[in-house]
Formats: sequence, C-alpha cells, structure tokens
Amino acid sequence: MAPFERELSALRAHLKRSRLKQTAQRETVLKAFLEGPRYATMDELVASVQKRDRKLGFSTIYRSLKLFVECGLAKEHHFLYGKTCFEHSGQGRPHDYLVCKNCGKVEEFSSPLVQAVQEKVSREMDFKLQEHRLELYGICSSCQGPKETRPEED
Amino acid sequence: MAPFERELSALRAHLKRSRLKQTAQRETVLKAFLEGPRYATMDELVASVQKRDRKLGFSTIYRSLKLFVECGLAKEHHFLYGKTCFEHSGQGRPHDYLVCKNCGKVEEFSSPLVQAVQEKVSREMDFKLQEHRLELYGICSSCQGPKETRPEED
DNA sequence: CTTCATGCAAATAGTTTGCATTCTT
DNA sequence: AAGAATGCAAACTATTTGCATGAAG
Repeated sequence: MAPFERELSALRAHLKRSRLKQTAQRETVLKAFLEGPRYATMDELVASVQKRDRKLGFSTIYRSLKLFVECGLAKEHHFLYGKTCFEHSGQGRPHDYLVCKNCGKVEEFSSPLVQAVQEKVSREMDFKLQEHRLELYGICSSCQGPKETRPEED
Repeated sequence: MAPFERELSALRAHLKRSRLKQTAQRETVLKAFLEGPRYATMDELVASVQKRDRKLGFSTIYRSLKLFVECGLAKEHHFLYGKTCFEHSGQGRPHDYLVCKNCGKVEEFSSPLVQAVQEKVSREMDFKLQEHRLELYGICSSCQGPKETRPEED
C-alpha cells in the first residue's frame, strides 16, 4: 500500500462529503505533514511544505490544516502559548500529554484515573463534559541527565 | 483592615525585593484587578482600570499583571485560545478547572485523583514534574436548563 | 541625580480575510 | 459554466517594545 494511502482516502472522502475540491496543494500539505514528526508547529509545517512546492502559500497551509482537523487527521494544540502545533491524530491514541520545558518534547499517556476524575467531577458538578485537556509540564528523563547528554537548549 | 491590604503589602514587598518602584499606577491596577471577578480577560481589566484612571495605558496594565503573576497575586490562563485571562490567585486554591463552552464561566475543583495521576505518570515516565494544566470543557448546569433560564449566548 | 516607570506610538507575531485569478467538477 | 481554491497582500488581534518624558528612591 502506498504511503499515506489511508489518510489520503480519508481526506478525499471528507472533501467529497463536504462538496469541496480535491487539489494538488491539499495533498501536498497532507503528505508533508504526515512525513514529518508527530508534532509540528506552523512554521515547521510551512518549511516542509515549501520544500515540496515553493509556491504553496501559508494561507493555503493554514486552511488545509483546519480541514485536516475537521476530518480527524490532525489535532491542534497550544502547549506553548502563542505557538499552535499540530499532532498526527490516529484513532486509539492517548489524549494526555507530558511536555518537556527544556527540550519541548511531547510524550503521550493515558491513564484510567483520568477517566475516573472526569466522571466524578462532571457528576458532582452537574457538568456535561465535552472534552478535556491534561498537560503535565516538567523535565523529561533525557534532559535530567548530565549536561553533556542533554538535547540542545534554546 | 483596609481592603486588599494583604495583597498591596505582597506587591510592595515584591517591588522592594526586586528593587523596583512603588507607583500609584501599579496599585490602581491591582485594586481594579482584585475588586473585579475572579477571572478577567485583558480587555475587561483595561476597562475597569481605566474607570479609575483614564490615562493609565494598556502597556502599563500588561506590565503590571506580569508583575502580579511573578509575586503570586495572579495566575495566567489561556482557556480560550487567544484570550489571556487572569485569576485572583490565593494560597490554597484548587488548580483544576471546568470551563463552560456556552457561557464561559469557570469553576474550580481539585481532586486527590489528579494528584495520583500525576505521581503515577511522572514516576513511570521518569519525568520531573513542575506544573500541570487540567481543564474540562463542556456545558455547565445552568446552561443545560431550559432555554429561558440560560445566560445570554455570544 | 540616578534609575526606573509611564504613556504613547510603532513594531511584532500569529493568524485570518478579501479579492482577482486559476483550477475542479 | 459554476463553484471553489489559490496566492498574494492587506487586515486583524493580542501583545511587546522603543523612546522621550516624568516620577520614585
């Protein structure tokens, strides 16, 4: 199976469903997004998209990512305020995050306890829960090691 | 005891400690902040500060709030992406939030389970935890009622 | 009298939008 | 041919900064 076949089909299906158009640009953006790291900021995305097509403008990239979010191929985050980042969003992935404040690396986790907290709180406070955000910030294990082995700081 | 005496002293102490200056503006901003609701966005703060002093500019307000955050009198949030909001931050307050997506109201809670999740995850993933953010989004109880009783939507 | 803060305007950052042109269907 | 997408520049929002003037230590 060709790379990203599944995601391309998902995109095409979404476009057809919404009576939108299938364009080369949208597929270029999707491929650049998917072949990059699981988490990428807008500027990183712009850079890698433009490596494939210099003329592809940033508005198209913004608009495409919004589309990907709509059809579940991407998930938008604001871990560091002011810098949107997009995650490759698969089906059964965890929805909770550890963010390293030293190197910026994001790790995912999920814990049954989180589910329990949500249920308890929303029941007690009579709140109809729709979504949640759980982000733990700190220093990841590789950044805790001796200075020599740390990823570069910025 | 005069209103906000405790907070004014905390601010003055912080200023002295950092060899910064005690100014009328800073105290005006602090009073306007504290006499308002527990959560306020920047524009709301600007409005209520300028009710007390028309000439007090928004850069001073931004700079003051940053100061309050530094000395623990305020806590910065980004519940709705793109709209910073500041909380009156007391000592023993909970650190977890329920945000109503209909009326924007924020309720606080804390659960021992959250603590447990943090400990478990940071131990398992060898992560040195510094802070966390837990936000539950949904519809609060008053917004679930019959249409007539709902707070205005925007 | 030195250092810091203020107030204003301009700069910046990130993102969105308007519109003429071009591509899909 | 009709409707939608692109690419560009301009608009926008939220925030930060530079700098001359004024106030605090």
